[in-house]
Amino acid sequence: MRILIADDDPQILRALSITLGAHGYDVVTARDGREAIGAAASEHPDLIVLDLGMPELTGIEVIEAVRGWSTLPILVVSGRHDSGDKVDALDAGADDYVTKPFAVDELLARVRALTRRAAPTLDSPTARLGAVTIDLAAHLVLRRTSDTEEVVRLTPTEWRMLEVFAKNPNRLVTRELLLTEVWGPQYTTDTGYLRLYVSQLRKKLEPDAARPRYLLTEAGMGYRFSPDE
Amino acid sequence: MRILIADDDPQILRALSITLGAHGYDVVTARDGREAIGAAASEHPDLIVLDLGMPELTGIEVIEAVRGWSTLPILVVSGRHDSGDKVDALDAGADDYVTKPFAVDELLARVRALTRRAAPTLDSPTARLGAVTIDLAAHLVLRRTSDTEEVVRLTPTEWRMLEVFAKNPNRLVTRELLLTEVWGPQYTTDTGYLRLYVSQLRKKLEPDAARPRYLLTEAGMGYRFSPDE
DNA sequence: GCCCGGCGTGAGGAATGCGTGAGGATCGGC
DNA sequence: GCCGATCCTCACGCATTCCTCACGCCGGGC
Repeated sequence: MRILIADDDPQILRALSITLGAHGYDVVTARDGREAIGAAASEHPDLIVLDLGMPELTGIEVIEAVRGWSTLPILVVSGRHDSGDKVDALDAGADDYVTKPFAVDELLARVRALTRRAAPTLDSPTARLGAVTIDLAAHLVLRRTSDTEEVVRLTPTEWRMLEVFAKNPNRLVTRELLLTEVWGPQYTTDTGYLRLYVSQLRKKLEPDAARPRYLLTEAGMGYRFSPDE
Repeated sequence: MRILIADDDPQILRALSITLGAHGYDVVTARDGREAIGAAASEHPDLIVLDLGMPELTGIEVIEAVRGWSTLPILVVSGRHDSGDKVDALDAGADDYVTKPFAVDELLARVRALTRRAAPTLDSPTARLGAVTIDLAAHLVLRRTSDTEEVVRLTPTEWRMLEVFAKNPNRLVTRELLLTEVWGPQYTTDTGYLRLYVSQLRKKLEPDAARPRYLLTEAGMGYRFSPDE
């Protein structure tokens, strides 16, 4: 998830970059309006945090320029509290408007709300595993075989488990996390369930269940889910 | 464009209704949390303006209940300025959060921004299922038999159910979504209704009701509607 | 090479969920 | 108040899912 931060105040720019970066976002920055438009086009961000009071171009002009070719979410940050300014920015195409000074956790929550809302508009967030495609939102798993695409059916327990993996790609997923998320916090020692259901997931998702490529065992600790790219 | 306003203060409720009504919106109101959830399900609003401090249910509970089956935009209006409250509401699924007192023109601009963002909800006019054609807009289902086309008669409940399926092709349609859309949010555990009406829909739509091809069961979760292409 | 703990997988029974017929309750039109 | 259509309740047989148990495999320590 990549965020473009556009602000002419280097101090705010730095603070926001560090905060958003610490929360797992990939951060790109711009110092004036022209740079912001360029970065919005070339860096393919998933969201823009835009300061209104920048040199070169007004914030409204930046919004209108970006809206000329893109629908990506724009969160405006501004020192101006006047409701007229807010109306202008929102009607120009901004999705949200936060006034300075703002609480960082509120800004983060608004970023989450915007990315959540905008996500289905772009592409449904799918994970690819070779011939298998996972669409979490649609609860759909497809498997390409030679020339046809067939639906892979998962049981409720298999789904809950796959969801935990899909939300933690490329990271170690501990046995404890899996057990509490799928079976409940009182089952944290029943590792036999994990062996059973991981085995079934592999049969349905892996090209060769005996030699797993995407759902890997980390002996003694848990599992790691590594989708393509 | 229909808006549901949920607030326990009759004065605010009245003022908002008049303001939004004057700007061309169709307004529906609710005075407490339970009423809000019911109206969200039965009135099919395009947006909810939700006061957090209502009796019966907390605002967060209302948000979570609605998010259980719907993605319609929720704009929270609240007297609480604390950033923790904002984070909780946004993370529960709200799209925006405005603190009282607010400028009416700002609220209107935020309503426009949210409806603009949520707008791309185009539903497909027709679906094909082998010999059966479903025309949602015309409220018509046709079945080709050898040489003639006959109209398939559906009861109101069957039709409401088919609409939910037709609007979510190839996706898992949860039991909860079906029950709230067809019977109301207080019936979310009556899965017996689903079994009965799915059975009747299959008799009318499937070539062989005993071996369904288009209306598939996902045991423990819901159903999946897969029309041809 | 042998033991041993952790892991993978098959089989089968228990528990849960699903499909469907029949019949009674309810509602609206006349 | 009658009648048909629709909706709901109930019951039973079948299908799916979940869990238990058993056994075989693999790699590390000795």
